[in-house]
Amino acid sequence: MNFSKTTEYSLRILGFMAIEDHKLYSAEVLNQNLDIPFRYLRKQLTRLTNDGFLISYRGKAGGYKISKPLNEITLWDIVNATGEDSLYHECIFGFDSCAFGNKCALHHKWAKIQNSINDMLKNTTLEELKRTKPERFTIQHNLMLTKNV
Amino acid sequence: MNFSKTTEYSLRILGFMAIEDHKLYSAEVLNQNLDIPFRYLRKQLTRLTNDGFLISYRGKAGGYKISKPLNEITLWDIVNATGEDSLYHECIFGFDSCAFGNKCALHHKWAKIQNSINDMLKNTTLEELKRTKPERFTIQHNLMLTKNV
DNA sequence: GCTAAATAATACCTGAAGGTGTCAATTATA
DNA sequence: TATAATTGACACCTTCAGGTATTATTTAGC
Ligand code: SF4
Ligand code: SF4
Repeated sequence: MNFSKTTEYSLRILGFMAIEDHKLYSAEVLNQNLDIPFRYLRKQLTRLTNDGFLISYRGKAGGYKISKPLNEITLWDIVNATGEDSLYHECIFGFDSCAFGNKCALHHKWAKIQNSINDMLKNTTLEELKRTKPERFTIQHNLMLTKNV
Repeated sequence: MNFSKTTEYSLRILGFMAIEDHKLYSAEVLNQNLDIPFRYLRKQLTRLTNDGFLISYRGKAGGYKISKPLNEITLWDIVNATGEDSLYHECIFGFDSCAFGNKCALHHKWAKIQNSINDMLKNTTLEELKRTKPERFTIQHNLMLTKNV
């Protein structure tokens, strides 16, 4: 009943970058601000790049930035790109296909919830997040003793 | 964004047994009707027994039956008993504590969904499922070549 | 051109959820 | 009281999402 960690990370990364979009962020800087293990963050950044959400710049002074207008990126896009496996099972019991001739009482209740989630994901863009101008993410961090690579 | 398999199994087991409650079901019969690996089913049955949803009868002609009136068992009870870890993260980004001074745009949207799920789980009992009288579960099964133990 | 700072690629490790295997304990019925 | 059918206990195996480690490639700036 949660998004996968990877999905949460993706939302977190893009959500953070959206607040000051057009800026170039290195993995190092993102790591200082978001709470994601460095190498896993790196992995997700290249995935998000391959999936078209980010443009990456290699070499010294390189980094990542958001690739398109914020109002063209919905949460739905982000969540689905993660490979979140079909988001939810149609059947609340987890049956592959319905076990009843005619739908049971839970079916429509569950479908209603699925729809409300879908709607919210499809109708929310990063632009909306930015518009509320939350005063940027603030993560408490432990001392960095090792150099990140 | 799905219930864990174990949660789905629990709903499935109790949902099935609710349709003709008071009946005594052996693990064998449940295995023939629900699509859950036999030994894992067994494990869950004893857990559901320990958690108070079922009463078990050992020995020949033994089995399980639902332990209390259907209207006293909510989906919420079942889902929570599974150990589904706190059902969902308050923050859609998966932060442990809020990363913003004042709530971001996504917060209330996500909270609204959480509430609708909670409400539906808390207000739905097995009795309601039974009342719609779905014409019992029908699972296609492969030949059983080995004896279940 | 050299070097340092960045990303890319690729392979490996780990913990926990889901699933198995074996044997012990209980009980109806013949 | 012997047997077979059932559940209980407990240890083990498997799979894969999440996380690491290492080395290669790119590029700004001296
Ligand atoms: S009607 Fe009930 S059993 Fe059938 S798919 Fe819907 S939730 Fe599952
Ligand atoms: S306001 Fe935004 S960042 Fe803060 S807890 Fe809610 S969803 Fe998370």
